[in-house]
This record gives sequence, structure tokens and C-alpha cells, in this order.
Amino acid sequence: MADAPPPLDRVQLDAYFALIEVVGLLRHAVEQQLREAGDLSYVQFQLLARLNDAPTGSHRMTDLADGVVYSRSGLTYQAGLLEKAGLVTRAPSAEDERSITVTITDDGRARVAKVLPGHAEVISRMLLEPLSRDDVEALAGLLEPVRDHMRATPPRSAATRRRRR
Amino acid sequence: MADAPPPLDRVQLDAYFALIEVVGLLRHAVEQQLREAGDLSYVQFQLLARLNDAPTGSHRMTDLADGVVYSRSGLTYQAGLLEKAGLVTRAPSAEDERSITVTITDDGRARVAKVLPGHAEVISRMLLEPLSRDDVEALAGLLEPVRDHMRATPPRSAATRRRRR
DNA sequence: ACCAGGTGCTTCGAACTTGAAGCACGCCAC
DNA sequence: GTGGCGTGCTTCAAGTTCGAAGCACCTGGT
Repeated sequence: MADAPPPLDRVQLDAYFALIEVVGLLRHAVEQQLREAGDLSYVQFQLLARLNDAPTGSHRMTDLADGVVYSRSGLTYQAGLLEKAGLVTRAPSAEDERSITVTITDDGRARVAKVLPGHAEVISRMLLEPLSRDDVEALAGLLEPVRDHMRATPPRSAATRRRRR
Repeated sequence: MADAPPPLDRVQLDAYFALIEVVGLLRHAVEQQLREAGDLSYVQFQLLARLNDAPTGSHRMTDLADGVVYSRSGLTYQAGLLEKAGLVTRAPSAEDERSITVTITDDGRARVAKVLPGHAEVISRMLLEPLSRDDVEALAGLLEPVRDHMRATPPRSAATRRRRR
């Protein structure tokens, strides 16, 4: 054994626990709202929202999976459900025969529009309410570098295959 | 219908997305480390950690479920696994015939001790590294009120099955 | 003492998730 | 061009998750 790893101090633990707990509670609330308002799971909503924001209204499967931090096989399943529901379409990419391009349909956009207000309402009530405008700015300012760090550093999350050079 | 709910602005969305994304990535990394280091899922680790920190080394099922933001039935399942693995014991409470008291065993404490250093290492590398000491303090200071707010706010509709302490 | 409603936990079924294995295409050095 | 490896997606089996329903106990009002 080399040096014992430095244990975390009180403040670090506080920040970590608060982070996990806040997101856990928030996700629960959001999930419930999405289910009631538009019969969507959280992942499905995230996928539709991403497609809805994309200039072309479409993305590759892999990019979607990475974007929402999800397994590839899980994405295949969810994309299948969304397609069955008529909210997206799947088509092989012209440029790369291997890729599938997922595109949001008008029904998909409508569904997003339908649940969005309630979604915003939950975020406001649960997360934003106890924070001042400056607080929210500070929070975003703190977390964004962390996200970038995590995206850049790690050995590519749950992918069986990684490595590229 | 009353007023249309106010949509979220850029900064609010940034904070929200960063929050969700950071925790998603962090959880993935932590989960992998826990699995490799001690064959524990994240929930199982959270449960053991809570029991380990408790003065008595035990908690009621419901309190555990609330603490880690988990369904009751899910907790029954996980507690069963932990018991089978000899990391906790379950016994009916003396005071309340309905409750089950879950207690961590010596093996359970040993398991926590075994995975803890690696856990701390992941938190440090992924979450804490890009943050200054002041940043970490600020983060905790921002999130703790939010957590308390969320804990206090009733789940709007599911008010039936609630209350405690 | 009674009973009506609340609380604590488990069971059950159905849905979801994941990594590993598998297939097909793309890239590149030879 | 062609073999070999990397990449994109799907299939598969096993494990996990949740809500609803069910059972047992507890509490407060009468």
C-alpha cells in the first residue's frame, strides 16, 4: 500500500451528499410530472428535448446515448419505444451505413411542447425557488467546469469499448 | 387555465442541465468503482454507509428508503440482498411490531472500509478536482438549502402516504 | 372496547436497464 | 484490393426497479 488516500473533509462530503440528494429528489418529482403530463419517462423526455433543440431535429444513436449518459442497448430500447409511439423516426445514415439517424416527428415536438410548461414548473418550484438569481448563476458557474472536466477526463463511461487515438 | 407558466431562462437551464449531467456522470464512475472494489451497487453502498454512520448502526426500513430516495419495495429487495450477503441483519423492532430494524454487521463495516478509499478517490478526481476550496464551500452552501426545501415540500399529490418525525 | 383510517413492510407483475456477444460497415496500412 | 481492427447498432439473458395490492399493526375518537 502506498499512502492512504486523503479522506474527504466535512465540507467536501456535504457538497457531495447534497448534490446526490438534490438530484435524486428532483428526478423523482420530474419523473412523476412527465409521466402524468405526457406519459414519458425521464430518458424519453431528455431524448426528445435534445432532438427538438437540434438544428436538424436529428442525431445519431451514439451521440444521443453519450449526451444523456445512457447505455447503447438501453438507447436502442427507448428509441424503439419512441418510434412505436410515433414520436421519432429512425433511418440509416446516408454518410455512414452503420449509423442510425434518429429524427423527431411533429408529434414528438408536440409532445415536448405539451409537457414543457409543467416541467418548467417543477424545476422552478423544487430547485429554483430557494435560490436567488445570483445563486443560480453561481451554481451554473460552479457545475459547468465540473461537467467539462468529467467529460474530458474519464475513461469514457459505460462503454465496453473505449480508446481511440 | 391561469397564466402560462414562466419559461426558464438560459442561466436557469444551464444550472439545471449541468446539475443533472454532473450527477449522471459522477454516478456512473462511482458505480463502476464500487462494483470493482467491493461488488456493491450504489444503493447498497449508500445504505451501508448510512448504517455505518448511525450511532446505533441501525435504522428502520422506511427511514433508509427516505434517506436514499428509493422506493420501499426496492429497499425490501436490496435489504434482502445485503442480508443474504451477511452485511446487515434484519429484526423486528421491539417498540413497533410493524417496523423492521436493519443493522450493519462487522462484515458490513469491513466492506464499507474496503471500498471507501477508492470511493473518496473517485469523488476527488471527478468532482472536486476542478473546484477550489471556496468553490466546494459555495456549492455545499447553495445545495443544502435546496435539499432542505425539497425535503420540506410535499410531493403535491402523493400527500396521502407521507409524514414523519 | 371498538373500529376506521394511517403506517410499515412485503409480494407480485410488468417494465426497464445493462454488459456481453454478435453482426455489419468503415478505415487504413500493406 | 484485402485483411484486420475499430466503430455503430441490436439482440439476449439476467438482474433491477417501481407501483399497486395485500397483510399486519398502531392510533385516536367514541
